[in-house]
Amino acid sequence: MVSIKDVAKQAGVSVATVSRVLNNKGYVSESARKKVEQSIQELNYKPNEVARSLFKKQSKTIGLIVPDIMNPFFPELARAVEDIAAELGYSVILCNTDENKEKEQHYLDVLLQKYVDGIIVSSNTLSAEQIHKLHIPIVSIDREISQGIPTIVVENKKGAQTATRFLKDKECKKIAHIRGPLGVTNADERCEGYKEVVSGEPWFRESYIVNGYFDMQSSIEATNKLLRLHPEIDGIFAANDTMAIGAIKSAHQLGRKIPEDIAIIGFDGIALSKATVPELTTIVQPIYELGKKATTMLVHLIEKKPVEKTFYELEVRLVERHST
Amino acid sequence: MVSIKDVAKQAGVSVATVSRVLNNKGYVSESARKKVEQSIQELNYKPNEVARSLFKKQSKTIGLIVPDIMNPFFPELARAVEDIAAELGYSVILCNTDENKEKEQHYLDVLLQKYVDGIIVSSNTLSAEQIHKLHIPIVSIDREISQGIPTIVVENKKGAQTATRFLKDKECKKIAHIRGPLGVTNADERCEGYKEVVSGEPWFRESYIVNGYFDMQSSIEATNKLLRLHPEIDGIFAANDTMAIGAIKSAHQLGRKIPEDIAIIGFDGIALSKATVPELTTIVQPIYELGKKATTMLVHLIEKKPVEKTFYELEVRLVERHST
DNA sequence: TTGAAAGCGATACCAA
DNA sequence: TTGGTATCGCTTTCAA
Repeated sequence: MVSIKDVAKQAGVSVATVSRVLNNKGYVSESARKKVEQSIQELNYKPNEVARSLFKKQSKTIGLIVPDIMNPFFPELARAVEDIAAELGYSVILCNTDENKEKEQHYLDVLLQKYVDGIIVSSNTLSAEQIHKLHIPIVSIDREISQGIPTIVVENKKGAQTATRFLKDKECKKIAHIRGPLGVTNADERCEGYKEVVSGEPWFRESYIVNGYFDMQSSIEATNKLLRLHPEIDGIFAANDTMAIGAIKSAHQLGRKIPEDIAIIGFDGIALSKATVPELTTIVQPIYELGKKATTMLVHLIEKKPVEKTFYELEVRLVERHST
Repeated sequence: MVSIKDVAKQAGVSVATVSRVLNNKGYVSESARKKVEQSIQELNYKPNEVARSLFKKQSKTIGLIVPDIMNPFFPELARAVEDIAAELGYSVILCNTDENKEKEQHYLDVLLQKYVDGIIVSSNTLSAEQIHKLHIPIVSIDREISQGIPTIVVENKKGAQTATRFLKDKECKKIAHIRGPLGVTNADERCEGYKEVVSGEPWFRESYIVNGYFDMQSSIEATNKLLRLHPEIDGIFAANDTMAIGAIKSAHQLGRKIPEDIAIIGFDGIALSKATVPELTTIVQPIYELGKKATTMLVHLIEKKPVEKTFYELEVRLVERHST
C-alpha cells in the first residue's frame, strides 16, 4: 500500500504538507497543493484509516448490537442504520447477541477495543451501569434501558390500544391477546395497551392473555391452547407480526376462517406481513425511520453536534389489510 | 483507556515484556509473567486493537458485502458469517450495495482502508479484475464471479431439475417457470435446469418462461400475465421463494386453488417459506452452511492455513410442504 | 530473560 | 507556508 511518505516524496514536499492538503487544514500554497493532489492521483493514494484512528482515537465505525439479525424486524433496521452511517462516512459492525448477557459484554469489549465511535443497541439485558462505563455515545433502540440513555422507541401502548379498539370496531366480541415475553418493555407496554381497552368489558378474563416469545412456534402453541380453552374468541391481537402469522396458521389448522371466524391483527409491519394469505392487518412501526433516527442521533452525539432531544417515541399507524 | 505502558509501570517491567506475555511469545520468566498478569487484571487492561492493526497490517475484521440485507436470503447468511467470524475472533462490517457498481467499489475502498483482512461478497457486477487488485482474500458467495476466485454456490441446475421433475411427478401437465433476472448466474442456471426437464415435452413453449427480479412485486405481475396468457398452466416453478410467494398471491387473486388447481414450488428455503398458507414446497439451500463454509474458508485463507478446495457447490434438497 | 528503541501511517505542534 | 518531529499504542529486533 502506498503511504503518505510516498506521496510526499513524489510531490517533493514533507508529509506534514500532504497531511494538510488531505485534511484541508492549515496553510498550503496553491502550487504545493497542486503537486500533492497530482501525486495522490498518480499513486492512487488512499489514507490509512487505521493509522488515523490510532491518532484520533476514533474509527469512523459504529457498532450495531441486535439480538438476532434473522429476526425479521432487524434487517430493515440494520439496512437503515447502514445506509445512514455510510452516508455520514461511517461503517457498521454487526453483532448478534441472542439476548445473552455474556455475548453482549463480549461484543461491548470488542467494539471498545476497536475504537468504535458509538454503538446502537437493542437489548433488555444490558444495564445502565454497563453502558455508562463505556464512555462512548450509545443509542438504545426499540427498548428502553434507562432514563439517562438516548433512546428511540415507538408508541407501544398507544399502538396496542389502537389495535384492540379496531378489533372492537370490527364487531369482535371476545378479543384475546398473545403477548411477548414478560419483562421485555415493549411486550409489557403492548399488553398494557390491550388491557386498558378490554379490562372493563364484562367478558374479559385474564385467561384471554397468553404468552408467546415473539416467535412463530410459541405463538402457534399459544393460539392452539387459547382457542381450545376459549372457542368463543373471535379476535386476536398478537404483540408482533411473527406471532400474528403463527396465530393465522394455528387458526387455519383448527379450521377457522380468517377474517370471517376470527380477526387477527399484528404489530410491527415487517415485510412478511404482506406475504401471507390473507395479508395481515397490523400496527406498522416506522422501522426504517427508527434506524435512521438512531443513526443520525448517534453520529450527532459522536461529533458533538447539538441534538434537540435524546428521547423519541415514534408514531405507529394502523394498516388495514385482509386478516380483519 | 489504560495502555500497555500503564500495565508495564504497574508491573515494574518494560512494555516489551508485557507485550510478550500478551502474545505468549518470546522468553518471559515465571515471576515476570505473574506480575504482568496481575497488573492486567487489576487495571482491567484490554489491548488496543487499532494499534495492533497498524503494526500487524491486519484488523481481525472482515467485510460482508451483500446486495441488500432486507432480501430475506441474506439475514441467515449474515448470521452465519457473523457467528463463525466471532468464534474465530473476527468482527464483520456489513455493506449493502443494491448491486450498484459505484457502491461496490466505494465499499471495497473503505474496507481496504480499514485494513479488513478479507471479504465475503455476493455480487454479479464485480469484475475479477477489481477483485484481484485488492490483494486480500475474497470469497464469493451465492454467485460465481470468475474461475480463479474462491467461490461457494449451490447446485442451482440440479435443484431446478429436481423441482421441475417433482412437479411432473405430481401430475402437472403444463409447467411454467418464473425466472430470475437475466445474466445473474444462479437465475440462468435454474432456468437451464427447468428447460432441460421440459424442453422435450410436446406442450412446451418459450412463453411458459416469464421474467421476474427475485422480488414479490415483479413475480405477482409476471404470474398474472402468465396465467392470463396460459390458463392451462397447472404447475409453476419459481426461481426463488419470494417469487413463489408472489405467485401464490397472484393465483389466489385469480381464484385458483393451491395446490388443487396449480402447484407451486420455490427455491431457497428462506424462513418466509414456512410462514405462508399453504406452506411452500421448495428447494432448500443450506444458507447457514453456505455462510459458515465461506467464513471458515476465508479465515483459513487469511491465516494462510491450508484449504482443501476453493470451490464448493453445496447440495440442495427438496422439502415438500403444502403448495404442491 | 529483559529493555531500549525503531517502526507501523497518520496528525498536529512548534519553529523556522 | 513549510518541514521536523513527537505522538497515538503496540510489536519486534537487537544488544545486553
